[in-house]
Amino acid sequence: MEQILNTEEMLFMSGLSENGSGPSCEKHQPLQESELQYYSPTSGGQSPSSLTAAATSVHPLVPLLLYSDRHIPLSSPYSQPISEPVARQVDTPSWTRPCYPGNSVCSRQAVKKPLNAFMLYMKEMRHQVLQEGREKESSAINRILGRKWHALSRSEQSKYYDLAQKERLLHMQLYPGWSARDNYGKRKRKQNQQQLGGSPSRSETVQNPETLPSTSIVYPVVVGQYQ
DNA sequence: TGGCCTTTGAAGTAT
DNA sequence: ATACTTCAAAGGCCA
Repeated sequence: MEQILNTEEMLFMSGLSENGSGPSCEKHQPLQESELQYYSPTSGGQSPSSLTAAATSVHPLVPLLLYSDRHIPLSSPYSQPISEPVARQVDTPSWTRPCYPGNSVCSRQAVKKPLNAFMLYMKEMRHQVLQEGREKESSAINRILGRKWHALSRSEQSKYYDLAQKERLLHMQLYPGWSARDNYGKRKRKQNQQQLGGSPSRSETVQNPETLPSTSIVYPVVVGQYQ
């Protein structure tokens, strides 16, 4: 199965219209618990009969990224009724421009990496592990989720691979030109420092974006490559 | 308060 | 082409 997402579809997913008027106003409120359940990947994309994607005019994948707190702070136009100036800001093609009302600086580092398939799986299943288990520490929970991930069937995993693929496409649409390299150097690798005797790690030698040639990122556009 | 731990996958970088 | 490194999330823990 191959599915190419065109610009129109991605704009629909993001809630952005072709004329850049931004997401429809009624979709700016934070999702309720029931709505989050509706968007659950493990539900197989099936929606309650009273709440369909068509009825809400929102693509089931939109909350994964657009309504994610990673991308949409409370102060963002996505979480508030949209206004004309805000709509114009949303319309700006570059994520390097001011994004949110009251946020004078919309730095590149505010944009985080899109979640991969396993991260999406963890985000959804974490609370379940918390409820059923004795573990509280994230590291222990993540070990459990890693085992659960491997126990999933190929078709079950493919749902998350597809979601991750669409997250990347939507991310690319929202932040054209963004690179994961922009967030490099935010953490330090103690292990590397120990191994290299205190010398900077390989990545640390290239942390300054100003000294690097700009590279264009190429996002895969074929959905279902893992199936 | 900030970094570590722990997982997988994507992407960037080095060789 | 291959191997290595970093970062995404999460929250308890520790220096």
